[in-house]
Amino acid sequence: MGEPQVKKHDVFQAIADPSRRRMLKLLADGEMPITTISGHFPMSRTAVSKHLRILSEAGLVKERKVGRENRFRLDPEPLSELQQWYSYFDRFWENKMAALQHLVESAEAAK
Amino acid sequence: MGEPQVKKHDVFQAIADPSRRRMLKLLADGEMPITTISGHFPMSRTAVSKHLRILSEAGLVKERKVGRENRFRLDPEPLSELQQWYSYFDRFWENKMAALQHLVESAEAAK
DNA sequence: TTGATATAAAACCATTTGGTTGTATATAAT
DNA sequence: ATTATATACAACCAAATGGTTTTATATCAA
Repeated sequence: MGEPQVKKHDVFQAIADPSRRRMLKLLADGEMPITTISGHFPMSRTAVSKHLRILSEAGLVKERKVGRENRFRLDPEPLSELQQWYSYFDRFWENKMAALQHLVESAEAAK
Repeated sequence: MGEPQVKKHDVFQAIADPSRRRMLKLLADGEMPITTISGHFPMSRTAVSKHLRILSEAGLVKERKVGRENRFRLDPEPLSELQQWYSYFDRFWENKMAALQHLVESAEAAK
């Protein structure tokens, strides 16, 4: 077993920023270098790089050096922590069927 | 139609803080005044009050004056925005069945 | 009425956050 | 070899965050 992996930034804090949420959705389209990502945001490449660092520390993106590029790709796995926390409040929905209904509807809305 | 309701704090930012996440779980047990809530946290009552203000602005808690007390209760509804955002990444799980499996497991874990 | 209780509100503070610009370095293209 | 590209890194900055203490106000209890 490795180190306990103390994350400086957790997933909740990582997705608190709207720019970072947009970056994750953008990266859902596939791996891309910082310059490409940067083209989608009204801020400096350095600022984008800092956001990606935070996402990386939360385990939500992985990086890979290719030539002079640094390519990023999404790793959605840590988002399951979100799902798990959220599920604590499931009992506040009418019943299981309503919860599933809700899930399906939101899945549709996200298409 | 009323005002567009510009929220100063959104649900993502509200749950970014671990103390606020604990407060929401605590309030899942039912309505309670600030003093009671405050008893569960190693910080001043004023600090707790500020956190509750942020949760209130995000629509996650409702307050009600009863005598000299100010009682807070959970309103989980805005959490559905979380669920909706999360669902965008559903396609990264193997398939729908795996997603449901995952949902059920996390629901179990939260019991 | 005199305290005690529950809370709000204001002022203050250190640290973090989200951004900038400027400089340096490695790689690729001509 | 020279130039252009992709990025990292450091220094800086204003505003937001998460906390404190102090002061004030309303309500309940004796």
